[in-house]
Amino acid sequence: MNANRPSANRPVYLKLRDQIAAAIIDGEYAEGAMLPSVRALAAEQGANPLTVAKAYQQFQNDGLVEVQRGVGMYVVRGAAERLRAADREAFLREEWPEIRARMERLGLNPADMMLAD
Amino acid sequence: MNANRPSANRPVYLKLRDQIAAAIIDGEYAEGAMLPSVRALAAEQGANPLTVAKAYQQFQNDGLVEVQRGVGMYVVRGAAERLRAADREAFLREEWPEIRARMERLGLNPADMMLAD
DNA sequence: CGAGGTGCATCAGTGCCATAATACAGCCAC
DNA sequence: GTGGCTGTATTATGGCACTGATGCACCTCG
Repeated sequence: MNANRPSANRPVYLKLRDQIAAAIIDGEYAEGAMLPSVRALAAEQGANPLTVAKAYQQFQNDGLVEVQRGVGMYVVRGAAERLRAADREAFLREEWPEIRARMERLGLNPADMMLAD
Repeated sequence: MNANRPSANRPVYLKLRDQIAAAIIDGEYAEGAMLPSVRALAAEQGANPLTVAKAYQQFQNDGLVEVQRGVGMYVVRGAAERLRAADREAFLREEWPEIRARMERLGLNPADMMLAD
């Protein structure tokens, strides 16, 4: 039955990207600290170094990490808060409307569910 | 910036499937009524008849629609409620935990947001 | 300088998705 | 029966995203 799983079968590089973003927001990858090397993270996650690099890519484009070629990638100051703010804005604008519509269709109430567990 | 859009770039046949499921749940495709033919819906949606057929496929497997070969496909009795129940269960089990975790990470509160707009 | 770590570019392979063109099988109204 | 509508099967093709392997450029440290 069923099948509505937008989050399932997600490309690896996107999963990694989300995971890294979460780690930055949570301070697990502290500001100023060096991110795991592409090879290291690849080995740890059982992925390809290129896939990890692809996951890192966008953080570079957005200026959230600083690349020191031949050395490593470092989390810039303010990255966590900037990332959280951007993600929150994007979530509210692009995901939440659909999620809320879907819940209403299914007869669910977000307010109740926060209290549920 | 950003990129967390699991729902973006979704295969057409899955979009159609979701759209059809929503129509059934909402009663837009009433129980006992005939679904649009694969060719008709394909033309309307600007898709390929095969792609539409692929979208219809799972509803047949799940016994939510009855196929009368040479005639058309009909929504079976109780399909809406069964579909809603299955989707709800799947949503709560597979999607909601991630969504809630994500919202908490972003500092959002579902309960507040239902009242917001 | 040399070894070992970094990120990065290039090429190739793979699989899923979507489309297309037919053709077939079943049902109905006329 | 005929024409026109249904769903379905077959085959082929193109595109695209993801993944993989290799090699290169760069930096640090001893």
